[in-house]
Amino acid sequence: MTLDETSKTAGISLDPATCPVRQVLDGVSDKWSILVMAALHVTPRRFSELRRDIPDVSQKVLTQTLRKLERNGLVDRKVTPTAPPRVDYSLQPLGQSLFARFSPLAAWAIENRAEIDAARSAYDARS
Amino acid sequence: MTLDETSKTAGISLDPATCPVRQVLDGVSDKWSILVMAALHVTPRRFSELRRDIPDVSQKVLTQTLRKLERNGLVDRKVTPTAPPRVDYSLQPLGQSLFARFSPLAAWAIENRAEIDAARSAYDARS
DNA sequence: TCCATATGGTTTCCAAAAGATACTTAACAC
DNA sequence: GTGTTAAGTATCTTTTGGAAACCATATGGA
Repeated sequence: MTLDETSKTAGISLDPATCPVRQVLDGVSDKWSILVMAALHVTPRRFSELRRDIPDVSQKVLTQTLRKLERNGLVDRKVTPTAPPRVDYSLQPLGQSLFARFSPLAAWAIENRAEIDAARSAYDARS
Repeated sequence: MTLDETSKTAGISLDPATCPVRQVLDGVSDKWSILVMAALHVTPRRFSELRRDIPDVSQKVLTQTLRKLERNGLVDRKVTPTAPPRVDYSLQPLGQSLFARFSPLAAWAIENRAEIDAARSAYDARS
């Protein structure tokens, strides 16, 4: 960011590094984070249970997703060093409260799905 | 998705294609969409005004971002075929209503920034 | 005993997508 | 010619995700 941190015409912060919405979304806007949170929101789960619930995610990416959620304090990871190892994941209070903020978004999506589809069809027809 | 569309253990839809939150986020979770909507939320703007307001975005990517927002019915693009050409962008009602849904998210981010930072520091210290 | 299977990963390789950078276009005003 | 406006194009790099192999441990079955 080479220019001012605030817009001269409107006074809003337009630096991605200080945009609070972006900071939240960067933590969860990958392909699987929200689905993982949705699964854990219902009940805590083991790693292999998550894999069965979300069959399209690869082992590696599920691990990465969980690590990221854990690092941001949204998910708790508890290792029971038995053999074979047992790892339980659960939503932290912070994760619960964030996940709750997505309900209005989901409601909006369901309400406005038709309108979005119509806009897309109209746009595609124009070009 | 090769297995069931619904989780057997919890009954939640875990197909990315049918997750309403994902459908919304896929439309706006790129690097610039939200900032563009924030700028247009304040007041309609011309292309070059947006470029000045968000100096880090390249011409090409700003064009792509605006096209995507327009296609989804969130942003209106009005061309005045003068010379040099004039193009005005504004938030459609659909875009206004979606943008409003991000306010709770922004509030959450500001409220919990400290806790997230603490979680990250703790995680990084452990490893 | 040998083999398969489950667990929770890690590692390597690869493809697709996103974004950055630079160059080009085309109209007009000066 | 130079500058301004709103793009389009071409190429490169970075990021992201997926596929498959590997590992260590332990259990269950033939």
